[in-house]
Amino acid sequence: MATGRRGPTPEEMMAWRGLLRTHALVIDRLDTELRQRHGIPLDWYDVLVQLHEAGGDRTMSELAEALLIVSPSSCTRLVDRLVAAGLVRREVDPEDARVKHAVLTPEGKAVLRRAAPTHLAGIRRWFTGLLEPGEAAQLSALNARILERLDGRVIDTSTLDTSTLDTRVKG
Amino acid sequence: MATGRRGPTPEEMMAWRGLLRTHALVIDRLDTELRQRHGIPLDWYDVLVQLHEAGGDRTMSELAEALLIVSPSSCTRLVDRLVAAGLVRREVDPEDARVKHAVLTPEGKAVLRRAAPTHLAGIRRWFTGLLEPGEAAQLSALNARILERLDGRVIDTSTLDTSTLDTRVKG
DNA sequence: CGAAATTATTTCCGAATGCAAATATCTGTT
DNA sequence: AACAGATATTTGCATTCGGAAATAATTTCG
Repeated sequence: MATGRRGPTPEEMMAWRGLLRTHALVIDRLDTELRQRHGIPLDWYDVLVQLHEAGGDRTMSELAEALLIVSPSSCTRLVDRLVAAGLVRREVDPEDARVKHAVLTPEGKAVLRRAAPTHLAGIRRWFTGLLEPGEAAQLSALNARILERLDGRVIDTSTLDTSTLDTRVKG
Repeated sequence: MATGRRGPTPEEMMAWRGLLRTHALVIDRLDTELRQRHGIPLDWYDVLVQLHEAGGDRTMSELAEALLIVSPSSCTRLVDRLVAAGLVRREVDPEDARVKHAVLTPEGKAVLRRAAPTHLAGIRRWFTGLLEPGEAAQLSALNARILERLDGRVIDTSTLDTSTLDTRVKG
């Protein structure tokens, strides 16, 4: 039986590697820029933005979800650092004391207000500004299609073709 | 004086956020799959591929560059783990003893051979396969344009507009 | 030639990660 | 009301990370 072509074509491979490289380079530029000019890493900026977009207040769960942070513990400790720096404060939810909120402080708002122009200009300078007019919309559409279709799918261990399984590499 | 529009348009912003989200989700899927089915993380796979593509042998510097790993120390330790697992061995360059090579072992080759179908199918399943025919090429072209133009540019601290500079946030 | 500068890699150290266990709180059942 | 789950978050631990100093080997130049 012919197993059929499963691997990506060269164009697909290039699309994948391009995504990896673009992501790595742009993230690095944006992070460096924020650190140099405002003394905060991109992580922190993301927290400030997410809180700001939610009116300055989010639960830890909401925040972790919005930040693409997989593990809750990373989120806890990331917020710890912002709290230590005075940019965020914690509050216990009045309805449900299990829930903790991260709340923007005035300092946090001020830092965000100052850093935002740098970051937004950076996105243009290092990313979308390098495209021709209209191409950003194209790119956005392509990503949107992927994300939409990706959401449904889950890794299905039951479908595992055992013939491709092999001994796990022992640490 | 009008400072002019510097921030990204909504489409540009969506393109950026789309890239972030796509990257995060796809990487996570691919990594999980490789771990589950072959007991190796995506990091390791990348090393194996890069060595394979260079005929099984690369210097540490070349490898770090190819892997998009910024810090040399990470590369050293990543290779340490592969060596410990028997997938790679180190060799001193005969011409210049400062230079160390990472070389694929037969085990390394075998693991790569077994894991590759999983990974390549994964790229299709979770990324390019979610696009319509021809769109992967489009995406690839867009990324290529960005990368090409990004390469020249460097963060220029001299151009720093000091009016936007402010007190760094003290840790 | 031999000291000084340069290059490739590794080691040290403090910070950040994810997972699993611990903690605290809430909900439903009786 | 009390107890057996659920749920939200934090902590403990072992691993991984980046940057700076250390190490090792080569090149440059007086």
